[in-house]
Amino acid sequence: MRTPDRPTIADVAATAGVGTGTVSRVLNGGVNVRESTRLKVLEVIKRLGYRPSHLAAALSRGSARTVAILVPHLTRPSTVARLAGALAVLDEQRYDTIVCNVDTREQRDHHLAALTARHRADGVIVVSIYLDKQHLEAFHRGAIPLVTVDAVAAGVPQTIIDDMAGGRLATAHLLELGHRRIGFVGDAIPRGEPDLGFTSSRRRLLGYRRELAAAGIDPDPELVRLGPHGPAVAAELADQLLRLPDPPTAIFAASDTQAMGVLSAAERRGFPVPGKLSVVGFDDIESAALLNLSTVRQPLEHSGGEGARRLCALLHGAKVRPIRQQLPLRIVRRSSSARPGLDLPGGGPSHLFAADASRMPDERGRSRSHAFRRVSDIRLGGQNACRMEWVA
Amino acid sequence: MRTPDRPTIADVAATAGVGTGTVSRVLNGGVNVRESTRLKVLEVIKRLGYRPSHLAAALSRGSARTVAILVPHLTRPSTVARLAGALAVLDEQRYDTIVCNVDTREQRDHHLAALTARHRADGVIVVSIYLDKQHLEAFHRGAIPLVTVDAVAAGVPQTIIDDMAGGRLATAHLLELGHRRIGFVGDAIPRGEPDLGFTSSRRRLLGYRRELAAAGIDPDPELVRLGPHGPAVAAELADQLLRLPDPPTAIFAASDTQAMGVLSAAERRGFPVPGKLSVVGFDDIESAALLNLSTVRQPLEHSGGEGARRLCALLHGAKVRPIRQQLPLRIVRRSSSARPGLDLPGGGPSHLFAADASRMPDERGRSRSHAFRRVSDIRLGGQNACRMEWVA
DNA sequence: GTGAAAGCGCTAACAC
DNA sequence: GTGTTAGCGCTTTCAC
Repeated sequence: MRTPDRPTIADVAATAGVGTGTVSRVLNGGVNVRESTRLKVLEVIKRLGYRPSHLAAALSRGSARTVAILVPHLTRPSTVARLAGALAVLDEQRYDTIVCNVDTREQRDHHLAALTARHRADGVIVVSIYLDKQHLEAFHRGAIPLVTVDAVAAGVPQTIIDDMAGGRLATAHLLELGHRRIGFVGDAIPRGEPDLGFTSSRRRLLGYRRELAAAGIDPDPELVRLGPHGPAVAAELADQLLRLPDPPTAIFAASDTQAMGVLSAAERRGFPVPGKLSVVGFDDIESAALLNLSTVRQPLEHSGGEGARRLCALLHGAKVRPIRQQLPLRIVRRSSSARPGLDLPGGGPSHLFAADASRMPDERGRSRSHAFRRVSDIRLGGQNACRMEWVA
Repeated sequence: MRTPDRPTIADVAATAGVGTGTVSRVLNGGVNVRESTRLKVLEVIKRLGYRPSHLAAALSRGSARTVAILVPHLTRPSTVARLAGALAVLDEQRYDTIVCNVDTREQRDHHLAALTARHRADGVIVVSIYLDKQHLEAFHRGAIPLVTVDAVAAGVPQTIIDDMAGGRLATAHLLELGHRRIGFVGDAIPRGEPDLGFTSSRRRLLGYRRELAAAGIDPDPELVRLGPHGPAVAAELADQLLRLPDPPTAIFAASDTQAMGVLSAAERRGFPVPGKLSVVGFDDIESAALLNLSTVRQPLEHSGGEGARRLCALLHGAKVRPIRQQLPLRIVRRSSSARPGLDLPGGGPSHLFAADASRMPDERGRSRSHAFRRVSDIRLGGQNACRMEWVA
């Protein structure tokens, strides 16, 4: 056994000359306790530096109010937006959240096994990760409350978008502008390095094809380029497209991150955007607004929040309806897409960063309109600075 | 009491016809258990769908192997990089991590109170948040293992950078290029909305001033503009600078995010970068490489990892040295900064995205050089696509 | 090797 | 109002 170090509730009770039940009552709400007793107990707690054990309380109470959230590639802007949305809700609902970041299949399986084999969390949120039969079966057997976000899973409450429709949306937007040769840059699983089961890029590609077909355009396999996710790879893929004898006049990228790579390639190859090349992304991450990237917006933060909310409902014993919650998509038209053949002599100014910055979203998607006023020349670090007051 | 629902170790023991101790041994390592017994117990566990309670085990064992990490503004790229770094280490050390995101002082104090008032986590990592005497005292009283990352705190193991030196580095870089009128865009606390105690922008400003002074340049208060963190505000502040009768030829932004706002403003005002305006940021987030932003690189992910490592050491009962761990800084020269007066007739191509994309970092800062090879025209979604194989 | 039993630190009935 | 006590579900001696 360990050395008895930290004071326990019994120590407090003894010192205060009361029973442990009373101390417990003081700790939780303090109802049915005489004020003088309460004060005395509180005083002893402070004096002894007593800190109740969450572990013991949770065990005794029968619930830890802890959930786990499994996210892939934490550093991706879309992932972190979803995570933030979930955390906000869970925080408000007073749940602690264990975050499991996953970059490989091994990590995924490791965390999934840990979460299902033992009772670690009251419930689990799985984000953008494909769960196979085995995984689902494990959750089912353990009767572990589970929801997914951005991932379909049979019988599991899920918050998703229609990626196929999104692909059509983006493509339709470009078709509408008059483009006929439209390229696609998206994800492919690197050889021998199977991914986490992301399927969104593939479904967006499907939408792209459907929409082209609907417009009576013959699909040109040359115009579809797939590679591992990331801006650098996307740039290379786009570069391949731009080097084609008959390059596309527009490129639809499966994510904003990849669209940024496409923009990069366009700049390098001397394809002014949108003059000579239109670009459309997907997600509407914060940088998209900054770069004036036309894109298909999906409610990222909201999706995380909804997943969390639905898990909470599940934990309350409520039925969650509908099982498959589909969030809306919409095209956001910015200046990276325009009619083809707009190429101005001299190239014209790049569209990048060209919009009214005062309408860009700042922290957490809140869009602000700004007004600044010089308040004073304040002293900062021993010297003067011009301090601007921000007025909402 | 609750209804006895989930099977317990006692159920398993009874069903298997063994004692609970044996089941426990099977669960943990399985030493000193006859193979036949082990197998039988395992079989019963599976049959009953028994899942050991982490809570009970942790309580009995005396440790939950759980740490908490407090981060501000989770969605900021620099924050998420630090978090990812910490999670990677904690994961490897087999700690579960409770993530607390904090956007306001109230949230900060709420989480800090929760973490110190009760024994929830074995240790705490505080990232980029200023802890005042009260906070520190609470940790001290509770003898709660604590480390900070990107935040100074008396007597607490901390992993930091020298922001002042970083400010000098950026400024020196611009001075070296020949700039004399250098603007600064950084953070100021919005009125009546005190922040989380970020101090880095202020210290970078200090470095900027020191370096200017060392170069014998009179500080011009007009050239220093402060406002709430974010690209939109930074764009507005930069715009104010560019509208000055005698605008700066270079701007140092206190973060890459703000530098992106500065780039945006430059584009709008028709200040080609770096022809008419040089821009230097701070952090070297992923987008910085993509945008060819010159910047002061700090090891973000590594800082989180180091914080985690040091907390683990603390939890092992080891002494952590040095208390103040300072990580290196270096200037990264990209094409957003150049000699002043390089403005080409016609504006010239924007520097943005102009670099060799194949040297951009992809996932998690790994820098890759690329080689693609067309592998095959594979079938995807019922149609052909050109699949590229990526060769390292 | 294995079972019995004593905790781990708390909550919640229950009696007074 | 308050003290007592029986668990919560596990780990870990300690005999056998």
